Amino acid sequence: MDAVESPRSLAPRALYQDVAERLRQQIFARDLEPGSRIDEQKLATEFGISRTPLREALKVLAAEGLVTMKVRRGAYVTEVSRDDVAQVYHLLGLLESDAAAEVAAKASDEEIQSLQALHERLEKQKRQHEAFLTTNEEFHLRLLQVAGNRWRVQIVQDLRKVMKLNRHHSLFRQGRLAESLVEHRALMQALLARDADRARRLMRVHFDNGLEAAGP
Amino acid sequence: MDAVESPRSLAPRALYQDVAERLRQQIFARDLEPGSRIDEQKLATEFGISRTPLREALKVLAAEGLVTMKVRRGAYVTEVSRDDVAQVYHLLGLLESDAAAEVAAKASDEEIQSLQALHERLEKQKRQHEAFLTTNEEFHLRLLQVAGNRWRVQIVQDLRKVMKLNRHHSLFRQGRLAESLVEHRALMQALLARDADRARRLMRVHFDNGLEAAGP
DNA sequence: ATGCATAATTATGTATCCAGAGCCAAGTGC
DNA sequence: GCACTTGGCTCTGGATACATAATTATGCAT
Repeated sequence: MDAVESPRSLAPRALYQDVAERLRQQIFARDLEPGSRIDEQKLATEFGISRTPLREALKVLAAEGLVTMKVRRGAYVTEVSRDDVAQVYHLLGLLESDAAAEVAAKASDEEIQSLQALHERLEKQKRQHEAFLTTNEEFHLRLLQVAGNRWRVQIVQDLRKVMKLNRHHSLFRQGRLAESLVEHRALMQALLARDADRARRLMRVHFDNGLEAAGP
Repeated sequence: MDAVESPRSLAPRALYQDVAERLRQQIFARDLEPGSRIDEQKLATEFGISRTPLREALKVLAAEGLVTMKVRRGAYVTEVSRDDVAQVYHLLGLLESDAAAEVAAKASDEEIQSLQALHERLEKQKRQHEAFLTTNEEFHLRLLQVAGNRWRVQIVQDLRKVMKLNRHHSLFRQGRLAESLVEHRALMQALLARDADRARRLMRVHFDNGLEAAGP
């Protein structure tokens, strides 16, 4: 029987959520280019679903900032300007540096250790670009979770999605990866030393440098 | 039976957006209580619309954090704990204090003046609770807009919506309104003096005090 | 030839319809 | 008498059909 159809009966998530995730991937992969119009009918057919769940997914993505809805003119993949990148980077730096300070001040030794473990994995992956990016993201996410403010976690994840819209990923620049690793190392030292202010400053610097690397 | 129907043809916004706004109001007014289930059929009938736009509106509210969707079990008005309030307040303080610093450093004289104008209106409304709240919100919003980071504006507005879910609105506490006004006054001084660091600190204090007033 | 107006086409926005999952109650069996 | 199972009802989730608005193209007039 149809091997393609996933059994909705066992699906832990609603269809519109799957569709939203699928759209995110397509957007990040530049399969759907920023600024381009999203043809509901066409996509629905392509996905083999009706327009209803697709539209609901688009509303979710719109709330995340990945797509922009224009009244009676449909959905468009959000275009992020150089300026937007700077603004989002600024917020990420602000939120994550605050989180770093919180972690240094309040996290348990075990939690710091789990971060240390991730950092060590990062050190070993300095030659594997793709793996490095993944672990790097995991590290930042873990730090946020340890900091323990679910609203902040949500916000940062949404902002990171927006960042992915931009092709100028800071870690793509030659040499930035190594620099980033050095900064992470210093940050880990501050966390282990429970120095909240230093951790905050280092994380801020980390992001400022990241922005500079992404910029002109 | 069409006397009630508003002409969608002239509507600048889609129906689901109107519905979302209406739901927000009902939620903020505690017409829909936190934790309670949202009966789609019932509400759709009550609003005189079909379930489709209502469901799209619910997806938007879910993304904003006002409602929580449970698979195959419907939508529930989000319950915010005392802890959530503290976390959200922390973020608001972080984001707005940064915005205040930015304004002090970079805003034009005209923009600072427009803030000053709002502040003066606030001074005159110290006896009118409702009006004070409105202008207060307007002031904070204007400050964010002047700071000029559309992502931050969006985030803060969403967080403020979540705050409204909680009945313990800080400005409700006796005397807090007057305190708040004093803090605003000091903040305006810092902005006029272009003292970014002082503006940042004062805004932070403003929010810390607000949280304390809302707290136990 | 160019500009404006009108009509047609296309896609969005909305409503109704159908299927399936979860919950509650009642009945039967142990 | 209590517990477990089964059947029915209600509500969510998805599909389809219909109305409406916007855009584009064509024709006519200046």
